[in-house]
Amino acid sequence: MTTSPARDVELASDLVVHAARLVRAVRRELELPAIVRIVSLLDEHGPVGISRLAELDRCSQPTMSSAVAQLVDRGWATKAPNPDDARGSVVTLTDAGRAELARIRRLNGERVAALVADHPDLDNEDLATAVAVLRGVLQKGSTS
Amino acid sequence: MTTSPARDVELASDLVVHAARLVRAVRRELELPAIVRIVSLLDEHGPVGISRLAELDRCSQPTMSSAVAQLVDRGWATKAPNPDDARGSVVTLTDAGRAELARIRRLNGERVAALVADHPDLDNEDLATAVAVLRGVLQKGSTS
DNA sequence: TTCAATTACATAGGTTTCCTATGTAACATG
DNA sequence: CATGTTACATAGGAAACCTATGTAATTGAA
Repeated sequence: MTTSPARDVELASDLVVHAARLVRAVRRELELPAIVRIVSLLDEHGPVGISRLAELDRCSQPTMSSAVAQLVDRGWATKAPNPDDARGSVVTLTDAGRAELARIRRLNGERVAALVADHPDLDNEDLATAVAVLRGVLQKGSTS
Repeated sequence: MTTSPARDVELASDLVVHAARLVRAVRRELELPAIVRIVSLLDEHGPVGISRLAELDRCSQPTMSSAVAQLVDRGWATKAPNPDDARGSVVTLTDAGRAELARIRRLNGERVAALVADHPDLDNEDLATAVAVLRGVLQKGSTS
C-alpha cells in the first residue's frame, strides 16, 4: 500500500502526524484555546513559576508569560510574586480553573467514550498506552 | 495527586494535551513545516483533490489550498487539473516529496528509537497502539 | 434546454499561537 | 561591589489557520 522502509520508523512519523491532526480537529470542534494545556499542567504540577511552566510545556518563556496572562485574565489562575525570590512568580490554579479543567475533560471524555464504544479493538488500556507513549516521547533526553 | 473524577475521562484529555505538546516540541526541535503532514497524507491516499485532502487532514479547504501551493512550490507535489471534472485538481506526490517523507520518517524514527531504548516499559507495539488510538479518535463520527 | 443549487477551488483579510531578540530587575558569586 | 546569571516582560514578527466570499464547472429539476 504505502512505502514501508521500516515499520517502526513509519510509526514514529505517524505518531507526530496524527497528533497534529488530532490537535487541530479538537481545536476546531470544541473551540478550545491553546491555554487549556497549561491548566492541565498546573493541575499536575501544582503552583510553579513561569519559566518552569514553559519547560514543562516545551514552549518558550515569552509564550508562557503571555499564556499565563490569558489564564489570569479568564480567572483560571492567579499570578503572585514568589516570596522566596522577588524575580519569580507563582502561578496557581483557581477553583474556576479546576472547574474548566473538569469541563474540558468531560468534553474530551465524551468524544473518546464514543470512539471506544464503536471501535471494538480499542479499550481504555490502549488509551492509557497511547498517553504513556506521548508522555514518554516528551521526556527529557529526547530534546537533542 | 491530581483531581481524578474518572480515569478514562482524564486519559482522554491527557491524550489531547500531550499530543499538542508533542507537536510543538517536534516543530521546535526539527523545524518541520506544518505541510509535512500533507506529504504523509498523499503517500497514504494517493493522488486526490484539494477538498478531499482537507477532509482527510481535518483542516479547512483554504488552508489546504495554501498548503498544496507550498508543496508545489517546494517541488514535493504537483497539482494538475482533474480530467474528469474541470473544477477539481489532482495533487500528486513527486519523487522529491517521497524523498522528503523518507527523511522526516528517519528523523522521527531516530528520536523515538532513542526513547524506546531507554524506556524499558515501552516497545514498538505500544507505539503502534498509540498510533491506532490517535487514528481511531480521528475517524469520522467523532466530528459531532 | 434552462436555470437554480451544489461543488471545487481561489482569494482576501483577520485571528490565534508561537517565536526570537532584547530589556530590566533581582539574585549569586568572585 | 562588580559581574554574571536568572526570571520575567515587552516588542515585533512569522507561521498556521480560519471565515467569508467570489468564480467557474457540474448536477438536477422544471
